[in-house]
Amino acid sequence: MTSYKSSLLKLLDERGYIHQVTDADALDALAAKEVVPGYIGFDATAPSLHVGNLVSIMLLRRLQQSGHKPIVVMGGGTTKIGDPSGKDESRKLLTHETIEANIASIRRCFERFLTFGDGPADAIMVNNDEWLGGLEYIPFLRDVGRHFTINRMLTFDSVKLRLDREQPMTFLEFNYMILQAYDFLELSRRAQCRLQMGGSDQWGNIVNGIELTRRIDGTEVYGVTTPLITTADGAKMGKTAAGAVWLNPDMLSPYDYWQFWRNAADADVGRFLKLFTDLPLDEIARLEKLAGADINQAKIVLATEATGLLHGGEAAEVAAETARATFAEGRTGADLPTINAGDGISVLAALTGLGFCASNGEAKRKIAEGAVRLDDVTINDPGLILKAGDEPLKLSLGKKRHGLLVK
RNA sequence: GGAGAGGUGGCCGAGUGGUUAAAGGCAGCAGACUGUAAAUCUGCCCGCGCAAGCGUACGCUGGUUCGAAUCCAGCCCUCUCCA
Repeated sequence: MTSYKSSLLKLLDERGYIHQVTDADALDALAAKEVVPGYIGFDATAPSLHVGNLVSIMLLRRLQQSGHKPIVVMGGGTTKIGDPSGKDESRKLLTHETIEANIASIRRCFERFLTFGDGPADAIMVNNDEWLGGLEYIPFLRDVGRHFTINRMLTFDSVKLRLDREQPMTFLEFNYMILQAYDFLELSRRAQCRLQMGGSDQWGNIVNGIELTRRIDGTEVYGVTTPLITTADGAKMGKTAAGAVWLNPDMLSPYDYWQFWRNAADADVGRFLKLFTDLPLDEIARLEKLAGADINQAKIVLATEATGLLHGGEAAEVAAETARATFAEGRTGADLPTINAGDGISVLAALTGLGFCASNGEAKRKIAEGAVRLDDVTINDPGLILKAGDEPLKLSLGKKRHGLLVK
């Protein structure tokens, strides 16, 4: 079962991306024979993707690494509806302008991971609003709607869970899966796309697309889903002190991104190295064996490699060096967040300004708890005014968060 | 259209006139212990203010009352059953 012939499925399998495959043998044979264009859809609900999307991005990267063609589908059209999967409540509807702005902002991120162009295995990006936006209701219902039975739609998790929990689901959202399925049909026509990938929560949508494409065009297309990536303690991956782990550097600095990976749990290191770095498997096997405190070495490699993929090797090195200086030597590094102290700034303003605390009240509580240090000396006066000298002052909250006050 | 149930802080969920900024749990933050890990124990956990205090908050709008998340009226939304 795990003896795939194609480099694509071999690669995906040995690095832990595969949860389910629709017709593994046929897809394996196809991928061994020719270039397979494959797509993954991305939501445009925010101006940046986050680590939760990273498995999908890496999946497209692997696709390209094994010689196939990645298609990034931005959900400009489907985002107008909102994916009901995993949600108890409907999303707010976004305007067309917001969605377009989000897509523009997300686009850059992919260029780090994929090579775009016109070649056979070059990545392309499309927006499903291109075809969904112009659909006409009656023709669409006649051509596509008749292939869906309500009976079946009600059995899909995305619908069933919502109904079971007695949460409302509007007709608008109910249609999401149909449009999602239609995407696959459209892409198979436009780009000879034969494969859709996605998270395990997309299984139902993917299968719908496969069936629709077969029924209408008689084309065989395939689907692969990834396991839901959770941290070792069972939480959905992607939260830090600062909130969501965004991929855009203006929403989360490379240094904080590096820290996110550095703080991975021991048990996650091997899996994350396989999924989120390009390191060869034998190297990963070696790192994974490190035990006790030595596993920290593996975490540093993970952080630097993963940061390098997203922000470039140079930014990753700076982040790594800053971390080394700050944590290993108790000094400071260039990449720490900074705040301008001007003629003097209150500790509270500095803590909130650096993003360490959400409010002055929280900053005060942290000071009262003895969690705030200035150049490694605990401070306990919330009214303190800080003035930076020629040397920046180091302001720390807890063990992990450090910032610099500059003049 | 009719009848019931319901809408509480990031989430879940108590609370049916005052001592309720609102129990408890989860998530989060910090302290101790460590290895920037996990587990565990402890503290914190709406905003502003040095503080006394003030301002907001229990679907919305009004009302009753010295006093409302709690009572009343209207409205909005959801669920269930019936038509």
